[in-house]
Amino acid sequence: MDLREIARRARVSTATVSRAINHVSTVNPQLAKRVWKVVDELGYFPNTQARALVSGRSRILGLIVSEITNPFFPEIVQTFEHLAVENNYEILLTSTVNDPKRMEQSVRRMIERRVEGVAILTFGMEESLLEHLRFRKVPLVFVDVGPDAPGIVNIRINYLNGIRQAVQHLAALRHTRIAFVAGPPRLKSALARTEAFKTSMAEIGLLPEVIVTGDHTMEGGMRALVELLGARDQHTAVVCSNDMTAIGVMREAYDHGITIPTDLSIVGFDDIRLAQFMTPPLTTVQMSQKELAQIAFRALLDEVGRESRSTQKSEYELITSLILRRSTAMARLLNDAHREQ
Amino acid sequence: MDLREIARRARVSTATVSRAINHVSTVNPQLAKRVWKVVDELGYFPNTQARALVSGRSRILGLIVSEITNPFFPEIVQTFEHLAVENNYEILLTSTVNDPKRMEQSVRRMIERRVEGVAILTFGMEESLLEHLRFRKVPLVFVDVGPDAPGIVNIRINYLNGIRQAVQHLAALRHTRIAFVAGPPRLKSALARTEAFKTSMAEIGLLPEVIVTGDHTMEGGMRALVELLGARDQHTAVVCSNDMTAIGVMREAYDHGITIPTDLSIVGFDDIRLAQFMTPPLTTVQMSQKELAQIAFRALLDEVGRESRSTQKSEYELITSLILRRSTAMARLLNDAHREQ
DNA sequence: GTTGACGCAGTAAACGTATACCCAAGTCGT
DNA sequence: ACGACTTGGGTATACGTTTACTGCGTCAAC
Repeated sequence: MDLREIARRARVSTATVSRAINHVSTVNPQLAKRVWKVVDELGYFPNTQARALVSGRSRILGLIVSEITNPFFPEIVQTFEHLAVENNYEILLTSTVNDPKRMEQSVRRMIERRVEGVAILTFGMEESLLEHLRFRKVPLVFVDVGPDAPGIVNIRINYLNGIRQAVQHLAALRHTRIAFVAGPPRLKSALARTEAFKTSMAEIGLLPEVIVTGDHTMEGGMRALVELLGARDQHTAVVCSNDMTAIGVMREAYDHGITIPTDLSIVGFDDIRLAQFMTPPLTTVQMSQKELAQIAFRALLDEVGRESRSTQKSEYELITSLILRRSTAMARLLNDAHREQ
Repeated sequence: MDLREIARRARVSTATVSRAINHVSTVNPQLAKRVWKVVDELGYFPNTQARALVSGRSRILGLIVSEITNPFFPEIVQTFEHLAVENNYEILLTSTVNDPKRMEQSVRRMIERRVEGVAILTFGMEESLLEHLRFRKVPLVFVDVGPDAPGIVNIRINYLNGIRQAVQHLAALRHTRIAFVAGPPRLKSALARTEAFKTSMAEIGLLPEVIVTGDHTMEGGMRALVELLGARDQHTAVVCSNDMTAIGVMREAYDHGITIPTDLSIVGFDDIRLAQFMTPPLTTVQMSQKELAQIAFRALLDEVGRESRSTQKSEYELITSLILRRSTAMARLLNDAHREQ
């Protein structure tokens, strides 16, 4: 059941059918109606691949994330998909799970399907892989961590704002020994958070010496708290590089009979939806996934639409800010007393 | 950069290039090597839409879920994608968010892209929509809730096994007043869970009178506990139709100063990954998402490969079973005493 | 009444690939 | 040595669209 079939039944040429379907104005309304009638009767849907072939536009956008199972991403994927559909695009979703082989596959799949652009929300893609994409002039949108090259738009994230608020919030609660559970160092975005923490601490004259490295997973958060508990200096608060880590910390705290927030204050980062449903609800730095997805999509769409010669570079930034919930409380004086003796 | 370009540079015909690329055996190794050399040099990747057009096979599988942001699904999506890629398929992911308009869009997108088959993990699709797919003889795999029609394979889920274990576990802990937070009644899968609960209770002579209706969300879980607390009969345990609900219940319990599991035992359903990271870790009925995805994918692939005339129907079943963690404890005698006076 | 302009539908050529068919050259049996 | 296979590469068509071009008819202006 193809265009020709419709044409035959409506007693017009395929060109007319095509024009009618695509609402090209030059077609006689009378004829158009006849065409649409047949189309509806037969339940005809145009073949996208044929369209893509002749038009040179696949109407597919690539979306590369590191792991769909990371609760940070589904919200992004969902928003991205909604927007894509609204704009008559399909999305090709790919997850790298930090596996070089899968990263390569990702890129190949994108190219084979001739995506018109790709948004990259994973980190540690090799330059050589991206070269394939750039060589084909596929518009690329990175969030936060892309190389600084022409034809690549980067969405910058202002980590400092939110983390500074978090640190100052804890300081106001009389916390002085504030630990930080960092993310994996190979992630630029994780490093940036760590830096923001150090900066924020320094600003108010606190020493950020208690920094332990996690891996942005819940298990990592659990391990991190164990490590923290083993440290000499007792801390009264810990801020985590992401919410998953914070959840792990809370979970491990539970095992040790440490009550949140009375014994230990915790601040997360990302504000994944789950954060507000933890017990206690997690105070965290919000980095709106929805907003992020919207910005990324808009940037990508702009880039796809942009004529290749105009090389004016667009700037996008996402602000983070603290969301107060109930995983933080006044530092226990008892702890301070303990240290002072 | 297309096949012809390669052919020109390798001084062979396009047919030979095509054959070389597709590893058709009849091509001279010598020539094949020459072709591959050029292919690698130019970084050529075949155009999938052209392939699809001529071969009549899109190499795309549809996957319809209700909401990607529901933590139940990402694991499934991930597994499904892995398997798809391994088998040289792409997946077209669609979420209906229970919106009739989006459901219709879903189906249209699937058809327009000419998917070779679709797995449906959402509920409440209208018959008329599916008719489009069935009309085109697109293989359909439903999990748990599909219509019983030829050409449709259904993956059945054995809810009773896991729920019975849960109820018996609670009974062994001396719970007699066990509440159930049901899912939305329009979901067949939710109804099936409720039925399984009733059956299990009846089997051991308990009355399942305390049934309150949630909606499979965390907010729904919170509301459910409020409702439960308002009920005359004090319950000592609650089993939830899914983990999200259970998380909501735990969250609300926290607000009321109710300690889990000492004051109240909770059992979830699904065993989403998060369950083990709750505080306390959630005892729940496992319905392996990974296994489910594997079964669904295998079923779909079989169906796609099957010659249309062979109509032998395959049966698939997924067993559920209880995972003991720490959200359940011995019923407080105090409660029993209270009721007895 | 002729001409030019314009509105609209039809014809046909692409898009990039796979493959049925054909044909040349080599191999083997007799 | 000659025909019958076999081997393997080339030619050309088809897949389902879009769209440039063509051409027919109508209408207004002179």
